[in-house]
Formats: sequence, structure tokens, C-alpha cells
Amino acid sequence: MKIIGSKWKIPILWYLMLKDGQHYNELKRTIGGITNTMLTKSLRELEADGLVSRHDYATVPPSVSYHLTDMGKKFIGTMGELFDWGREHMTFEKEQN
Amino acid sequence: MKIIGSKWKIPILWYLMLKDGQHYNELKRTIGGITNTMLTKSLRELEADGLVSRHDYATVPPSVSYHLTDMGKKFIGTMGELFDWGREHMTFEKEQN
DNA sequence: CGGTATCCTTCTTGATACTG
DNA sequence: CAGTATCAAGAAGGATACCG
Repeated sequence: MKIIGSKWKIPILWYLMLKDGQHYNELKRTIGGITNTMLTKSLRELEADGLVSRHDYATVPPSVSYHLTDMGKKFIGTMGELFDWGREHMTFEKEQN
Repeated sequence: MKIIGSKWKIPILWYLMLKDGQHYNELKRTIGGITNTMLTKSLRELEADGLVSRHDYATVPPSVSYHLTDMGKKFIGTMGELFDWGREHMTFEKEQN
């Protein structure tokens, strides 16, 4: 619930699955619409739960890449069945602006 | 996301899977800890999304039973794989009171 | 029995600015 | 580049009381 109930964790895992080892700002761009606050917070929590690993190259300027752990890969793979269900059944509701 | 991100919808579907056709207060008791507000709200939304159907017997006193639709059954079945993942990987964190 | 109505708290997310 | 700090806004959930 902690993972699936939050707004950005699934997108983060999804885009790391599509391209593993993305850097902080790269990930931010590929996800789109996420703020620094949420990206950092979500990554830290995913790391604490062992779904994502953080590789800090300790250079100047900083360079940090994020990777799915085996557990993270298993998790996002498991979501696949649910995505299929969603794709079959979801209806697109009118968005109000 | 609308379904899995809310606190009570999965428990509701789960307990309806264990025993279909439960009545409002029966469901409230089997779930435990849910308020009228949330139970009603969640049921209405699940109904609107076609996962649950509501059968009103139109008697006095009122009698209403809730059932999983085929779509609801498929959904909660699909969650099974994810539950397995959770069971394998989740750790129980200390609760602070 | 099966809900509504109202108010309140808390938790999550976002906006903006700044830094080593 | 990869973040932090601070503050504000919004959404979600809960408490309590009441109703046909």
C-alpha cells in the first residue's frame, strides 16, 4: 500500500524499468510534472524499501544514478497483470480545467 | 490508481470475495475500523466503477446487499500476485503510539 | 438497518527559492 | 547536478450526531 498508494512511485519504477540507471534530472524529465520535493522523497523511500539503489559517483559536479534492485524489478513486473486489467477496463473521464 | 490508492477499497473487495452478498453493517463489522462515511463513499465509488453491485430489497427496515461484479472478481483476483509479492517482502515496522 | 450531514484533523503534494 | 528548506494548498480520512 505504501508503494502503490503514492502518486509517483509507480511512474518512477516504470521509467527506471524502461531505462535503468537514469540520473536524477534525467528521471525528472522522463517522468514529467514531478517536483524535486516529491522525486527526492519518493526515491528515498523506494531506496529504504529496497526497490531502488542509488549510485553516487562522488564527483564534482555531482552525478548520481538510480537503479532497480532485483526486488524492484520483480515488483514492477508483478504490476504488469494489474496494468493489463486497467488497460482493459478503464474509461477516460473528462478532465476539467 | 483510484482503486488501489484508497485506504478501504481493497479490504472491501477482499471481504466481499470471501463472502459475497454481505449487507452494509455486516461488511462494516467484518472489515473492522471503517467508519460509515468511508464505507458508504467507497462502496458508491466501487459501484460507479462497476466493481460492486448494490441490491436493495426495498423493505422496512431497509435491507441492502453488496456483490462483486465479474469485473470486481477479476480485479481482486488480479491483485493476488501483488499480495504474494507483499507477503514475501514486507517487513513489519514498529508502530509508534 | 442503512445510511447523511457537518465539521475537523492529518497526511500528501506542490510552489518557490536556495545551495555545495 | 542533485538536491534542501520552507511554506502553502488540497485531498483524504475520521468523529460525531442525526434520520426515514
